[in-house]
Amino acid sequence: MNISEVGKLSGLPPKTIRFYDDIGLIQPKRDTNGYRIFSESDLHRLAFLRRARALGFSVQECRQLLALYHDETRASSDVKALAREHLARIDQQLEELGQMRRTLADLIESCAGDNRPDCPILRDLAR
Amino acid sequence: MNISEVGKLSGLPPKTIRFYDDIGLIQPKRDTNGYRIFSESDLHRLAFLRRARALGFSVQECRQLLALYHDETRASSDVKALAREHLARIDQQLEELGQMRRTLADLIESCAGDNRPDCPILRDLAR
DNA sequence: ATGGTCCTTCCAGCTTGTGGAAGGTCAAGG
DNA sequence: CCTTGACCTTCCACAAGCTGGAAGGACCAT
Repeated sequence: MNISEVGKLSGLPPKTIRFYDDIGLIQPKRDTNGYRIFSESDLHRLAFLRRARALGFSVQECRQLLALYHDETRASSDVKALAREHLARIDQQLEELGQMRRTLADLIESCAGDNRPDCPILRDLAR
Repeated sequence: MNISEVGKLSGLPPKTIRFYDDIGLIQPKRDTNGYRIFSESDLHRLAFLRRARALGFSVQECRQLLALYHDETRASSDVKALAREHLARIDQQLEELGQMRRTLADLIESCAGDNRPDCPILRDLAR
């Protein structure tokens, strides 16, 4: 398979696939003309990557997940630990974002939003 | 005031303050020796920036907020509109992050996390 | 004079791609 | 056989928002 075909099948743009190749997440073979040739296994890895990235795992974590995936002697506890760390980070982000949201919503609530210059939002920022 | 002092007072590291200078968010005067000299007004802007950034406003939005802040003829509706757009973006992020969290938590839940290699998390990613 | 702590600029890197330019390759149609 | 268009390649630059480090002055106390 060529890059655009595997792109369609994996749901990743060719640019991203080349990038994943550059950083060693995949190692497709090369044709005599220099074109990348993708096997079913490469496609599989790319689809795996797309889903892991969609869950918010970092590229480094994806690397580890792929390694675990290909390690027949893995312990599921290792995978679970990785996922738990990631979940903790997501929870922290949710926390921070939620705090921002509350503050911001309060400020918006208190602002008249009319033609006058007086604004509690700016007043708070300049506090 | 020198950069380290204004750094302490504003809560921003000197590196960040230099960066804000580079991108034109502040324009401190210069001493004959080339050192930046910060006025009360510069400090004020920096503190404003720190709080706006803490609320998640982008640097570009901070620029607009500062412009509005210094514009005596502003309408509070302009500030409110800016804040509302930002709130919408935060809500979208919360939505996406929440979806990730649910999926990830389900997967973690379903994984035994023992010595065996069998793992629903990997199975889902490889689906 | 020396040492330690400031200050300056500039360059590089982080993360995860995206956009574009320059140039080689391939397949189809005239 | 030649041209055209759609591929493919590499490389460079940019995005946000800093952060770290190196090299070189400046200032202050001893």
